[in-house]
Amino acid sequence: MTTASQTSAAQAPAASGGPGAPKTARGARTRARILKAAEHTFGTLGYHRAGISDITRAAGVAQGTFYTYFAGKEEILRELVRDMGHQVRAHLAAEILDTDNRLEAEERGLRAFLQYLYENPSLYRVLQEAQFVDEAIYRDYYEAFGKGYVRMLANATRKGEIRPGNNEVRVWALMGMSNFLGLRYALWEQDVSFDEIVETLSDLFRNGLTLDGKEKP
Amino acid sequence: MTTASQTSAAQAPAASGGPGAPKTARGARTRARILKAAEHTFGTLGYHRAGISDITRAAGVAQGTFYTYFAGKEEILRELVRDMGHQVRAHLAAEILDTDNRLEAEERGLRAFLQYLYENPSLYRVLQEAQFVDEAIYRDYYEAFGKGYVRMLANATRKGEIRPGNNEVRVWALMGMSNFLGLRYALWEQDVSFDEIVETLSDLFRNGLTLDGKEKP
DNA sequence: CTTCAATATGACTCCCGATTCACCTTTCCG
DNA sequence: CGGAAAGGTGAATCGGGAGTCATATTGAAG
Repeated sequence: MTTASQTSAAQAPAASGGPGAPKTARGARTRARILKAAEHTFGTLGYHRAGISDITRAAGVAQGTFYTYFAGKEEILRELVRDMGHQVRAHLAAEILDTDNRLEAEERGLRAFLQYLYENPSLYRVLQEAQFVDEAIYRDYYEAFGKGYVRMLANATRKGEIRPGNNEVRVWALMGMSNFLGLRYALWEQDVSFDEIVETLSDLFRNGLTLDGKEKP
Repeated sequence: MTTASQTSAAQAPAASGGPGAPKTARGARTRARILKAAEHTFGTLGYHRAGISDITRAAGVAQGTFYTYFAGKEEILRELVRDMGHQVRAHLAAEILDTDNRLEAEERGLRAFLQYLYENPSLYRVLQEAQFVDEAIYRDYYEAFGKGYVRMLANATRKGEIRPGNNEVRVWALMGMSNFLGLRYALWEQDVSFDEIVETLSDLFRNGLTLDGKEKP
């Protein structure tokens, strides 16, 4: 029999589900199916309109099965935000790996984000709606994202690629830009090419917005 | 009885309530009290957690009174978004009236927005949450806001105050910045002064982000 | 001082959906 | 094979909250 040696992990680590982490391959598969279905269902109907029954139907399991893997509706949302956040960050990090200056990284990062949002529209909805269900998880997401971003800007500052300045404030401004541009041009209407958007922002980064008052380094 | 009933109220004039606009001064006062109470209640508990009973209790009226002035919960949210949107826009417009160039207008506008959000935290929550209840009203808000903003940038371009470029894209980027900066520094934690935030953004507008690659007009 | 439309009341109804549970089915390992 | 743990089922429960309604109060016009 499965000895008690491994059951010591029963104290609900943040990363795994509440009731019981799957112990077989089948269980893991089912749990993953439910999570995927929740992503789609929340992304389409929104958190509140979506019922557990919608999720389980989409996953092709019975209602009760849901509670084998998740403590409840809020719990699966938290799990989802963690998962999705992890994915975007990994994706964007990979996209800007081989860039040799900050400007290029910003350009590629923005384009990759727009593209990712276009291909995974659920991300926006799940994340933004999570804010009103469990604010902490939302803050965690952006603080984690921001922390890495600030580090990159600090490196760029050290290398003399960008002007010295308050990088934390800059990062929140940059995240806000991406967010809104994504909502408007990747989710709502694709009436302006991503190239044009990136070019517009790139110009802002290189030259600012104003014509006069240029200051030489 | 009045002709307006349940289903036909769907296309009611945007400005007035569904069931029946108040016909006496007392009615107008009560309606206003309920609207104010809803702003506070939604702002504090959030749209979904807030019950009609929470709103009416805060307004000091009975549950049923709510339905004398509003067709339902969604309806009052819509009304609220319109009202609040109108207010912010009016407030910000007033704040940047006597500026003599775009940079100054951006600085003052950003500072005023941060201050307004700090003093009216409900605005953020009501507006952002409305997105998931009735997306159209949310889009309307930002498209109205954006339209005016684009017009101002177009004027500034004509006057040679800012670089030519895609002003619509810029506007969405700018609105996104303000939004995130407001969330982080006006609502979450006031650990950076509004002055420093404005100064950081002003520097971005004047000089861009990068050190090299400056381009003379 | 009447009268009536507008306004206000709050107990009640009614539905929806999250969660539970008693009972099957599958898998796995000695 | 046997049987026990893990996985799966779906009808039933149960609470909460939006919306209704019969009734009472207000106040202004006549």
